[in-house]
Amino acid sequence: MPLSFDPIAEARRNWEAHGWGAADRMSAATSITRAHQILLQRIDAALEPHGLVFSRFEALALLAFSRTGSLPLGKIGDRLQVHPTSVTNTIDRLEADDLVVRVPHPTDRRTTLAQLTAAGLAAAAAAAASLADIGYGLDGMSDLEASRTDTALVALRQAAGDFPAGPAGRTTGPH
Amino acid sequence: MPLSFDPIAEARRNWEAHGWGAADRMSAATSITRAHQILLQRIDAALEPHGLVFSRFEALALLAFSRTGSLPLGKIGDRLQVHPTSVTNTIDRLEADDLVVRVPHPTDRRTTLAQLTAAGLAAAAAAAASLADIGYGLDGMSDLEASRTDTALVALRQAAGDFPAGPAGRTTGPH
DNA sequence: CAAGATTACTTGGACTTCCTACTATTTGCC
DNA sequence: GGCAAATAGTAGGAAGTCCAAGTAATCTTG
Repeated sequence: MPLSFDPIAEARRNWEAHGWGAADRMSAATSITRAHQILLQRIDAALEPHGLVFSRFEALALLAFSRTGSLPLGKIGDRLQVHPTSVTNTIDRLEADDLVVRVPHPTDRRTTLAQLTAAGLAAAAAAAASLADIGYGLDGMSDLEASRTDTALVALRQAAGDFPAGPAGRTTGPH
Repeated sequence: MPLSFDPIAEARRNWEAHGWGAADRMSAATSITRAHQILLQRIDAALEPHGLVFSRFEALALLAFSRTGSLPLGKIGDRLQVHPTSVTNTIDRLEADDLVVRVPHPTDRRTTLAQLTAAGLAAAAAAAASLADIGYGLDGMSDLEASRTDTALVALRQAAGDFPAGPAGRTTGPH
């Protein structure tokens, strides 16, 4: 049974009425949490026919963009900003589906590379098309709203230490 | 080891270079996902001294705002937009910490009420103060950015069916 | 060049969330 | 009244995430 009112707006009213403070920020934080939940649900539904979930798709995409179709597991974790154990889990599943294979690093025997297979590359491209079809789950938001949100969140991510505060728009990627 | 560049901006470049489409929306969706992760980490860290996590705090807050300090479990799930089994789990933990107690509904024997205890009310208020202190994890964002994000996400939540498309700003809460 | 620190990855466990299925109760309708 | 359908909550199980700890390899430094 869906609600007949916006629960977050209602929470904000209560916050103010009880003098709990920072009601606007509470509202924004809660909205982001809920938005994430909606997005994940929509995205995973779109990826389900491909046998993927978002985290596995992200790993495949990263590999597809790399020069050799392979990356050390640690680098995948850095880029995706997830814990090393999550990478192990993600690659385990992709490997079980023959979308990647683990291969030893040629010179550093500590390091394991995840190497994209032909099936993995095909799955990544097909899944990306499905995600583009659903607008990455952002249905309901205009292009302007999406872009404003994106821009506003750059400040948050930067403050969290995701990347240094280089001159705007001039941060260079990996060479 | 932090990255020296914005991984999402880098992903967008790759998306465009590979013709994968909807790069702007991919960027926005990924930013929201990452923002959620940052927020949850900061918020849970602030709640840790209170023995709470965000989901448990949300349930306490809801009870604190209710007239009687008690609500049916199902209503809590509706408001927080989480699965009934998650509510069971959340209330289990709160009850184990003596922050709420389960009491039978006076007239409907199917229904169980979660009733806030004195300790639960105190914990909710103290935790809310801690969260206000850290600006609900939004450090790095200006008030304007936070409010813009909030506004933009209303459209997404509404399109997802969280609440009906009433006249803007005039949706009424529970009476 | 050897001992200690660092780095890379994995294992095991805790926690949260959801899904499916189940019991108990209430409601709707012939 | 009485039976089917809907509603409320819980149990069991799968998946994902993280943390702590452990193994193996490499780097650093005296």
